[in-house]
Amino acid sequence: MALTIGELSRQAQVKVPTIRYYEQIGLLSEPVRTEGQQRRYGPEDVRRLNFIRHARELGFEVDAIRQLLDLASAPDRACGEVHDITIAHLDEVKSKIARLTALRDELEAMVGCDHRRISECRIIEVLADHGQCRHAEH
Amino acid sequence: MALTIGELSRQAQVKVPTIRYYEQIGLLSEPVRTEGQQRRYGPEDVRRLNFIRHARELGFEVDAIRQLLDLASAPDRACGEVHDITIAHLDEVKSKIARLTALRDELEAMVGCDHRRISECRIIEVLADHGQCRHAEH
DNA sequence: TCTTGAACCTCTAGTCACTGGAGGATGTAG
DNA sequence: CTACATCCTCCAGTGACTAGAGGTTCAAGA
Repeated sequence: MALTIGELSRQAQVKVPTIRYYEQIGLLSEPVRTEGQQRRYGPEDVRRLNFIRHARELGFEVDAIRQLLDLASAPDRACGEVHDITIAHLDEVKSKIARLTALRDELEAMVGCDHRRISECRIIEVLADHGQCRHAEH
Repeated sequence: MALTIGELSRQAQVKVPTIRYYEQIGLLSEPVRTEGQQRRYGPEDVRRLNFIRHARELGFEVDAIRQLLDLASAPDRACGEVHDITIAHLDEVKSKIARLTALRDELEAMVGCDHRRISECRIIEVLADHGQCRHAEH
């Protein structure tokens, strides 16, 4: 039941070059090869790649995923470390949301422009003059 | 009143290498040089760099900033194009907020884990099994 | 005038997570 | 055997910076 890289790609919904990249950076181990040097993967590779893809979709960085994979292969360890990695990531996501929300508010305040000439354009005025922003700090 | 690159950097709150980078990609024009080939900047350069920094802080991409700068230097043109660029950017920001908010919700649902062993860890379980996510699509 | 240290210069490559293309080999179906 | 899809490695690009090497300039102080 050995899979080609294309088959693994389709099963795990991860592109072929990305799979090669993950192997290069050590997230995936080097698979067995055919005589013609083609990669062949097994069910554990599918599972691991699914884990990686899922964690990437949740925005975890590659290094964090590396740690999570290590932890996942040590079932007797306390999961406090997993929790810490996830909480740190959650905090980062919340921080990004707050920043983007403030940014959205700024942009919305700017677009009240009613299509006059640029010499009278509020958007350009605001960009040219930081003092017109409602927030002192971006 | 010619400024060194360090002075410009401090006035506009943009790092020296970043100023050089902006010159390289054409956002800033090449300034006059001293006999010793050091850059010297004037008030218009300060204004332009402030505009750039402000737009970057608002998340506009470099190419969009290039367009905004072009438009800003044509005061008689209609500001519809400025509006379009800003609205497109605003939509992108809203989209990112929505994505991050969904992601935050997923992560929050995952961290109910109460520090047992990894073999029973909900975070690891969810990462290993996509079906446990509350959303079918990330 | 000389010395010293800060700031300047160009060049090159790295960051992060991929992505794309060139040039060639393999595998399978017809 | 042929044709085509898929495989391979290698190299470089993406976007917006960032860092460091090795050398030059400038200005203040002695």
